[in-house]
Amino acid sequence: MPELPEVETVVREIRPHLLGRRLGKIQVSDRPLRRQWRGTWVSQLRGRRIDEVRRRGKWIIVSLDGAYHLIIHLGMTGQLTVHDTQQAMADHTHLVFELRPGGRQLRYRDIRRFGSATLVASQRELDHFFEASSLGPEPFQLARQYWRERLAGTRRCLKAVLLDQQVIAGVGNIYADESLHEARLSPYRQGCALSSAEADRLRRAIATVLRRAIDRRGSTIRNYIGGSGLQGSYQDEFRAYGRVDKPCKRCQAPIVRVRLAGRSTYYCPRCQGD
DNA sequence: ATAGGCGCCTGCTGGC
DNA sequence: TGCCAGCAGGCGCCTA
Repeated sequence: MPELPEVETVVREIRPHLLGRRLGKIQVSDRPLRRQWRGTWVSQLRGRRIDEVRRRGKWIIVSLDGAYHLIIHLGMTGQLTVHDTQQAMADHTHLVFELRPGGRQLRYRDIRRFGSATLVASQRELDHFFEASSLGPEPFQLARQYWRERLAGTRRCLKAVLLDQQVIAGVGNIYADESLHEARLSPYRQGCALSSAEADRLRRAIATVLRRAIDRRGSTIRNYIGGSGLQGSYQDEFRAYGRVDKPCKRCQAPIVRVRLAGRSTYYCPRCQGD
C-alpha cells in the first residue's frame, strides 16, 4: 500500500507526538507480522526514550536512546497512528506502545499483515539491515550520473526498474506509473534504450510526482491513513493510475491497463509512446 | 540477468 | 441471498 509519500506523511505526523517520549507498556498481538516480532525485545524497549523518527525508502525508523532502532514497514495495509489511550482499539491492531508522559499510544494496525516490525540494538545493526537488502538511494538524492548508469546497465523495462528498491528506494506501483506518465515514457521502454535526456527527464519526473503527492499527504485508495488518521488526497490528481478508459489528461487518448512486471500498469499509449 | 509465477493475508467488488 | 473469481499502495522466493 504505502509508498514513499504515504510513509513520509506518517513519519511527519507521528514525529511530534513521539520525540522525547518514553515507551511505557507495550502490547503485541498473537498474530505475527511478516518479520516475526520477538517478544523478548518488548522488555528491552520499555522505558526507553524516542530521540528520532525518520524514513528510509518505505521504511520507518524509530530510534531510542541513541542505540535501539525499531524498523517498521507498512506492507500493503499497515497503519501507524497516534491515539488517546481511551480511544477504541480497531480490529487488526498488532502493536501498541504506550507513550509517556501524555497518555497516548502509538498503534500499528495491519489488516493483511504483510508489514513488519524489527528491532535492532545498535547503529551497526541498523546499517547492516539496509546494506543486506541493498536498498537503493532516496529519490530526492538521486545522482544524475548514477541514475543514467543504472538505466544504461539494464535491459529491463522502466516499470520494473522503478519498482526495484535496490535501484531507487520508495517508488511503488502508483508512483511508478505516475512518474512515467509525467516523463512521457512508456513503461515498456528498456532502461538501456533511454537517451541521457530521457533518463534525466524521468529522474526529474519522479521527484516532481513524489513532491506533489507528499503535498497532498499521499494517496488513499482503500486503506491508507496518515499518522494522524487522515486520508491522503493525491488519488484525486492521478493522471494514469487506475484511470482505465478515461481520457489522458494531457492528450485525451484513453488510458490503458496492462500487466507488467507482475503488476497492473496504467499508461497513455499515445503520449507515452509504446 | 530477467521474467513470470506463487505465497503470504484479509476484504471488497462484480458477475452469475 | 450466496458463491466464486479477481482485485488490491509490497516483497521474498522459486523456476525457467
